[in-house]
Amino acid sequence: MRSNGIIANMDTYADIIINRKSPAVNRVFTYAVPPHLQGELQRGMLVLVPFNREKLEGVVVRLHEDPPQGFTAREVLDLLCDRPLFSDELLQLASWISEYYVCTRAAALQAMLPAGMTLSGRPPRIYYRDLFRLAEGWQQVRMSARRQELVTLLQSAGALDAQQLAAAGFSRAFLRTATQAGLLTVERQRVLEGAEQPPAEPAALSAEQQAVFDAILCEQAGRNRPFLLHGVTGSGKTELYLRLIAHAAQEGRQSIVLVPEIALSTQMVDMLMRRLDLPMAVLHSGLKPAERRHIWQEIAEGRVTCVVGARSAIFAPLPALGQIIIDEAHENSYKQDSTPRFSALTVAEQRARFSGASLLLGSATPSVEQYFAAETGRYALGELTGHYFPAPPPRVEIVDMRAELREGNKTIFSRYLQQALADVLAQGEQAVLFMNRRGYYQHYACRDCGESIRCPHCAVAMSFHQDAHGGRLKCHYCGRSIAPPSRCPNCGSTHIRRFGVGTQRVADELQRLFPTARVARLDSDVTGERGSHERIYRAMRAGEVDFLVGTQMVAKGLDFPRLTLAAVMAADTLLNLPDWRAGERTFQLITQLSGRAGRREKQGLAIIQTYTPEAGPVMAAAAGDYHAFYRAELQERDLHGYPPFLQLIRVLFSSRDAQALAAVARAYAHYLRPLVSGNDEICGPAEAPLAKIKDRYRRQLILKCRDAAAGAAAVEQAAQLLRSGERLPADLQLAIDVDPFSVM
DNA sequence: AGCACGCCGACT
DNA sequence: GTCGGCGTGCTC
Repeated sequence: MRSNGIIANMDTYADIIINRKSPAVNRVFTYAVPPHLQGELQRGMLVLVPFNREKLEGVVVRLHEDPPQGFTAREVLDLLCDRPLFSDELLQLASWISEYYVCTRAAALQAMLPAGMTLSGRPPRIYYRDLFRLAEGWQQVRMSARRQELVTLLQSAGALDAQQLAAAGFSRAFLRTATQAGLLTVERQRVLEGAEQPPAEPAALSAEQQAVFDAILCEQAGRNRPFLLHGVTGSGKTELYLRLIAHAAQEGRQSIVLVPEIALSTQMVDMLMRRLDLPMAVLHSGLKPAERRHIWQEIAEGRVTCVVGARSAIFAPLPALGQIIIDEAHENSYKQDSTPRFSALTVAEQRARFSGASLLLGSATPSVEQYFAAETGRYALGELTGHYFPAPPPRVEIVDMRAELREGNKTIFSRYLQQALADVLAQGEQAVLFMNRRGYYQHYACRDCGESIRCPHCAVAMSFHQDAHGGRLKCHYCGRSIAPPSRCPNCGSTHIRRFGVGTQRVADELQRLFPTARVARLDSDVTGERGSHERIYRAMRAGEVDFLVGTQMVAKGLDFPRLTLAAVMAADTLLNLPDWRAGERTFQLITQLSGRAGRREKQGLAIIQTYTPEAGPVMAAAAGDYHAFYRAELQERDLHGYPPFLQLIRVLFSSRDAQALAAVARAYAHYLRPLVSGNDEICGPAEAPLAKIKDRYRRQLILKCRDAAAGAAAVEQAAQLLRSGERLPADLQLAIDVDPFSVM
């Protein structure tokens, strides 16, 4: 099948990765290629092989003629595909992922294939969606009554796909003969929906946009470093995305656009399709396996110029990738939270390197690591400051809840917020109220000075844990545990107690305060019910809701035209999460949430309630000052040894047997210590923040290292030593997370 | 990870 | 005597 012009390939051996995710078989196995498969078998193909007493799937990673040493190779049984599923570039990427993220190569390969591609058993059914329209010169074709009907239909409809025509009574066979006769032309459907609008005129770039665009092209032509595009919401980042995709397309190269979640991909694709006349595909989890295989194939054959999707779209098999764009690049959803725990950003950087593509990261609130990379020259940087649309930025007000308390207001609503809510209700507008409702993380804080109890060694808030003796405060990083103090160590006040309010309570009290208001709640409790997410958004858009109370979800999602007020109920609950990224997330959330309020004709209002109004991230967000936030946060990270200064690797152990678990985690730390550099720090092992899930106890260890690649190698080696040197509980699970987004 | 082999105790 | 528990060892 090869057409490389050389003699038919006679490779006799194939190195194969077995599709089984056990560390014990995480290596290549060499098989003989039987004569009937010689010349057929190619690198990147999925095959069936005998393995021990079983038949298993495997991926061919190398073909060669080196006879095996010390064993006799068994023969490949069969092909499970008709062309390679993995290009050399993607195989290379899989190897890199398995090393960097400490997972098996099988797991990495599996993550790259969309669900439904591991064709266990039944062969793939090709799924076509062809668009039919009248061919030029159809008048010359011999007519029949049926054909005349078809012509009439297409004259009014323009173009229809096979499904629509089948519904109108035209069979596939009929369409095929009509096409052969020259009556119809077939076009692979290149867009999903809403393609009807003609491409709009390209908007002129502002001077600032033009300057940044030139800088991007200049970087691409030169060092081609990843480019961080820092631009506030509405500053016209997407306009630059469009140009970059078009620019790559002109050079015959394809693009990938990543969005944080599939819900946002529709918006992105609609916008792109309105403006670009290029074949596009959306990869989302709603696709049926057959559709997915079809799209995958189309992409691999180069028929799609731009792929839009969430995290896993970074693996789209575009043959000549030229541009990768990651929108809202600071979002945590780009990190996969199951094995392999990869970050689509890190993978994108690697893939860009392997394929020669350019990488653009867009964000209004870049992570500290990203901005640091730009500042130190690992990334190139472009900043957009101007609002592209003339909407006034929202007014942000900080409310000091300590003062409220002093003045006798013991409710969770400040008087200022109550007034603002009353105004919203009177004007027939809408408000969202944000409350992060992570119930398990109760912290101890002083109502007078606002300080929360922090671990002296880790600089993170300690968490309250109920136990038989009334409860203790624990640090989830180092394991230190103390009795809750009765006086605030900072100011000596006795108004010190644990905090923890959820969305439910906010909604209840809101209803009590405004009995006539229509209050809705949006959090993972509510959205557990299927479709309720959509229902609430619809109700909100239709104006059937006055106040929407919710968790992170309310900060994203779609725009509500009548939304004029956004409130953060307690910024401290974000700030005091026992996590090194807490400050960054607080800044991002306040910035995002306040950006949601307001419309073209009316300035929005954001109210931030807090017990610590002087906290850096809160003040910086209120002032809309990213750089102030960044400077302060960077200093914190440096002081306590967090990214970008040190990289983190988290090792999580879990088992039903608490005693054995503790021993195993300790033993692991012993194996690890001599393997890491003297400058690296091992924190723990300590109880994981979620110390027990479904009867399984969890302990974790955090390695802070200069170099994640070296750290990952050490962590893996220690795991091997542990497995061979210790008696482990049968149910022990060991999960390694390189560059964890957070350590909660 | 599976799956077999193998060496022990509780039944027909 | 055999059925079946799960420790341990191997897979091109």
